[in-house]
Amino acid sequence: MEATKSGVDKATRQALILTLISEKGLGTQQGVVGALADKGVEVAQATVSRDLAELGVLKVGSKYLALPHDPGTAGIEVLPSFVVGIVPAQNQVVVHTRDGTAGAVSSVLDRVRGLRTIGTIAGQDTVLVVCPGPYSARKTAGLIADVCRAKTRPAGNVVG
Amino acid sequence: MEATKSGVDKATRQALILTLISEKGLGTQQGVVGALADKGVEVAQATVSRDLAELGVLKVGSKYLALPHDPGTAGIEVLPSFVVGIVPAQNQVVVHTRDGTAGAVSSVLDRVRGLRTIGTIAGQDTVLVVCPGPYSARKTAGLIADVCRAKTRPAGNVVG
DNA sequence: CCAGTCGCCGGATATTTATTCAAGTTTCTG
DNA sequence: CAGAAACTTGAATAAATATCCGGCGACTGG
Repeated sequence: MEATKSGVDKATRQALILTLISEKGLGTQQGVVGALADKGVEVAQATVSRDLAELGVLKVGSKYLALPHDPGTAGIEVLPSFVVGIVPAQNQVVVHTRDGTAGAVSSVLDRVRGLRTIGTIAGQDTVLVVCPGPYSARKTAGLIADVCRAKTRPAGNVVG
Repeated sequence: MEATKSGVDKATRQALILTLISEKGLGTQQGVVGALADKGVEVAQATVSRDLAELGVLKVGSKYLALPHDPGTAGIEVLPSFVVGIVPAQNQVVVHTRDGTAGAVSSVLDRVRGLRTIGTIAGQDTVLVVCPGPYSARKTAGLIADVCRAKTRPAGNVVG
């Protein structure tokens, strides 16, 4: 069950897509097709459409955001609705949220893979995110900020 | 500042759009254009695109959902990520949520207009929604279920 | 009254994404 | 092994939505 035509199987391709999306700032399925081609993986836009839907990748403004989360749970796409402010400090990130939603926000952050966090603590309207170091703290803050900057939309429309 | 061409000003039209979306099960901008036309309001799809974006109407699966919420706060679009189960009983609706997210869910339900609710009480993973009567309870449960049935997406792309 | 601005709109078009259809493969079953 | 059933994919196409551009009426300061 591999090497259909372009040499990689579906799982590998989808993993590669996630990587490419994070590295380059891809924002369209055509762009993904191109980036894949550069890596020697040739697929059609239709396939990318299906892949993104299966991966649950979202679009923030006009960029894809590859931060997969545990399936069946909430992902970062809910953050814009709850997060009010984000302040990185040392190796921490202080996230201010709407009242009562801090618990939910921290629970979401815990489940999003790709974030370099050690742990989170939730109060009533504040979440403290502890990261390994200043760099990862800033990076994390930046990502959350990106997500909150614009409305997000699911890529794909997997209903079943 | 009114009656540009079709006889109604922008605000009136947008309000009408909200009504039409709830009444009929509109799912495309063309459909909205048509429904408006039936009411004697003639506008272009481009205008509807802008209106929906400004109104913050969402799309659930292939239907628009007109449940406006207080601007600047979370709307029902976050519910699919948090809600696990919905059970109407008498004049109440018991909503089971992921652990720690009940507070957020109840806070969202409180702010969504168009829901006939008297109040909500949140535990750790359960929200009790109290409605005026059995009918409104079932209706509310149905709406929440609809929202959770499929992934939602923002209509429009208001970034600024 | 006139010129400049501003918000709103329609028509046309571009952009982006989803889906349909028909293969090519693999897997399972009897 | 033959045949059926299930996946996966690409090409083409449809569908849906966003945007560009030009115009128009209202309003404002001079």
